[in-house]
Amino acid sequence: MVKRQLLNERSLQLLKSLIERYISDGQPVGSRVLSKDTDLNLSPATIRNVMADLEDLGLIHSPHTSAGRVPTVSGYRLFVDTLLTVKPLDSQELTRLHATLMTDGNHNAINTASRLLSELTQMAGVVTLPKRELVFLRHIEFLPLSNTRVLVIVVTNEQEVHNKIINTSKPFSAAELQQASNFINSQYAGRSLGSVREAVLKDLQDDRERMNQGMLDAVNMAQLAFAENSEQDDYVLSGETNLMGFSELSNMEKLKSLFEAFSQKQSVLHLLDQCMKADGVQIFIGEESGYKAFDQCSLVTAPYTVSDEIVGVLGVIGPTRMAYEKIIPFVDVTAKLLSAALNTK
Amino acid sequence: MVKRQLLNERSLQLLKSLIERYISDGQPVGSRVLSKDTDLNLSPATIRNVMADLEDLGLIHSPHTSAGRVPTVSGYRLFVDTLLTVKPLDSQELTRLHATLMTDGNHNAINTASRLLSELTQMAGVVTLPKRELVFLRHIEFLPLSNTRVLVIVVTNEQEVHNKIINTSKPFSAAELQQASNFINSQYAGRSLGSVREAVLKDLQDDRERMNQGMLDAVNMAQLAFAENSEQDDYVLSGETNLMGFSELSNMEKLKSLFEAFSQKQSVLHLLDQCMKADGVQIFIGEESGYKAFDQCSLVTAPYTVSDEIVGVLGVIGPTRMAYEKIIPFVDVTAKLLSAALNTK
DNA sequence: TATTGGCACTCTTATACTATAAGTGCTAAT
DNA sequence: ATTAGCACTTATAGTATAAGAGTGCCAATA
Repeated sequence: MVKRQLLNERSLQLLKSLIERYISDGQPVGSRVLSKDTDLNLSPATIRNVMADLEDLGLIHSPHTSAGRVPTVSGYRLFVDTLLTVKPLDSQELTRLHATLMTDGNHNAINTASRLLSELTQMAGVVTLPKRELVFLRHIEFLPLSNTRVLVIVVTNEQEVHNKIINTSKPFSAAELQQASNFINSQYAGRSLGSVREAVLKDLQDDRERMNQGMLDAVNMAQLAFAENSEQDDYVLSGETNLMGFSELSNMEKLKSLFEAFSQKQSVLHLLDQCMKADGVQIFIGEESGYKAFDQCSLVTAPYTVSDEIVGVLGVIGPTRMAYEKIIPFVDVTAKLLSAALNTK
Repeated sequence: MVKRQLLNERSLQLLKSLIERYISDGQPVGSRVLSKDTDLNLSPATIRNVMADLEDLGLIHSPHTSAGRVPTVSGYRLFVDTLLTVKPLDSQELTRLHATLMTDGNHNAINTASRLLSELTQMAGVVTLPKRELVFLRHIEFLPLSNTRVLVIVVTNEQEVHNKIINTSKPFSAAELQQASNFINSQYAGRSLGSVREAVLKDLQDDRERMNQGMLDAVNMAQLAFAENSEQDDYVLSGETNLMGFSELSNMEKLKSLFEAFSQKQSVLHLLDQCMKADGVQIFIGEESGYKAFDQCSLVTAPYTVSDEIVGVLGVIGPTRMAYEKIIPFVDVTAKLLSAALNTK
C-alpha cells in the first residue's frame, strides 16, 4: 500500500524548522529538538516518521545512525525556493550601504561593493567588472611612446580607463595621432566596445576605397586597439579569509582547491557569467554549481545594471549552511544600490 | 669547571647536518640518525652531549623528551649566515627563467616574475611594484571628461600607465588642456614623480608672479594630479595556496591570520620595504619579522633595479623549514633577471 | 487510521589503560 | 674525551569500556 502524501503541509513545515535550526546551530537536528521547536504538538515518534519520509525523498540525510538529520542540497533548494521567509534588511545596514556606496569615489564603487558584501555578511564578497560588450566608448586617445609604439587610452561611460600599448606598422607623429583620435572619436564614440570592434573590421573591408590615408591609418590603429583579449573578464573578491573560519571548510584539501579556484578565476567567472542571464537573485547551492571546489559552498548573486542594461553581477560566497533569509535580500539590495551608484556618475 | 668551547668546529658541523636533515625530512632529528648521517664516526652518546650543548646555546630545541631535536630561529640564523653551502641554480631552470622573463610582454614582467617565483619553488612568490619615488615622468596628458572633471594620464619610464580623475576649479576646453599638457611635459618630464610633486609645490609658491594664467592653470592641475596617495605601494603575490600544503601551517588560526596579512598588505609591505635597504639577499626567519602572522614563515628577498637604482624587491614566502641553499641563489638570480628585463625595455 | 510510548539497537565520543617505540640524560667504564 | 649501558620520559597506537544521543519499529491507544 502506498502512503497517500509524503510531502504535505506538515512535513514541509517540519523541513523548514529543521533547516532553520540546522542553519543556526550547525548540528544535526534530532526528533526531540524538533518536537519542542515547533508548535505542532507532535511527539518525537511522529516526527521520526515524517523525517523518514523526508529522507526517502532525498531532502534530508543522516550522517550516521545516532545523529539527527541534516539538509541535503535538494532540501536546501526546496527551502530556498518555496519555504523561505526573507527578512527585510536592517535599516541601519541599509543606510550604511547606501551612504558608503554613494559617497565613494568613482570606479571604486566596485571595490567598495565587494568589501561591503564581505564585511556585512562575514563571508566572501565578489563583484564582476562591468562586461566589456556592454560598455560604451566615450573617448579614445593615441599617444606616441617611441618610434612605432603607441599608447592607446580608452575612456568608457563608467569613466573607467583602460590602456594598452600597440605596435604600428609605420611611425606616426603626435599630430597624426591626434588626427586619428579625433577621427575615431567622431566616428565611433557612444557605441559599445563590442560593436566598435565589429564596425572597425567591417569598415576596413567595405569602405577602404572611400577613406583617405589618414582615416585608414586611424581605423587600422583602432583595429589593434580593440582587438579581442585586450581586456579579460575579471572580478573583485573580498573577505576570502572569512571562509577559513567555517568548520565545513576546515578540510585543508577542500580549502586549498577553493582558494585555487579563486586565484585561477575562470571557474568563478564561468559561474558568475551564468548568473548574468537571470535578472534577479540567483543561487547555487553546494554541488549545484558543478565545480568540485564549491561542493561545500553556496553562491548568492544578483546582477547590476548601467542604463537599464545588465553589465555585471555581484554576490556572496559562503558555506551551504548560510542564513539565506538574510543574505538573499541583502545581495538583492546591494546590486540595486550599486546600479544606482554607477548610474549617477 | 667551565667547558672549554661549547661551539667548536665539530658541533657546528653537527648542527649543519641536523638542520639539513630536518629540512629534508621534517621530523625531529635524533642522535642515532645524526651519528649515521655524518662521517665523523661518533657514537650516538657523544652526539647527545654535543646536542645538549647546542640546546644550551639555544640553537636547537626538543619538542618533548623522547623526540629528536629541531632547529630554533637562532639555529636557522647561524646556519643561513655561516654554515650554508648554496647550490648553484639548475641550468635548465635558469634558461626557463631567462626565456620567460625576457620574452614576456612589457609591464607584465612583474606578474611573470611573481608567478615564476611561486611555481619554481612551490611556495608563495611576491614582487613589489616599482617605487613611485624612483619612477620617472615620461609623459602626461589631460583629457576632458565633463565640465570640471579631467582625466589625467601619466606614462612613466617603465611604460606603466597610471590614470586618475581630478576635479578642477573651473572648466577647461580641450585646447586649453592640450596646452597645459604640453607645458607640464616640457617643464617636468624626465624627473622622478616624487621630485615633480615637490617641484610643482615649490613653483606654485615661488614663481606665481612670473607665470601667465595658462601656466598657472597647468601647474595647478599638475598639483592635483601628483598629489600624495594617488598611487599606493603595492605588490603582486602568487601561489599563496601553495602554503596551504605545509604541515607547519595547518593550524587554521595561523593560516587565517597569514592570509589576512596578505590581503591587508600593509605588514607585508613594511617587511618588504625593510628589504629594499639592503642591497643583496635578505632573509627573515620565523619570528624575526616581528609579525605574529609570519611566526612560522621565512621570507627570502632580493632587490631589483632600474638604471642601477633599487626600485623594488621580490622574494619567496614559505615555511621556516625551507631549502635555503636552493631558494637563496634562486631569489638572487630572479632579481637580477627581472632587473635586466626591465632595463631592456 | 494517525499518533504515541516503549524499547532494543547502532553509532559516536570520551576516558582509561596498556604496550611499544623513540630518544634522552646520566653514570661508570674505557 | 668517548662510549656502552640503562633507567626514565613521552608520544602514539590500540583496545576496552561506559555514557549519550538518536533512530526504527512494534504494539498500544485515542
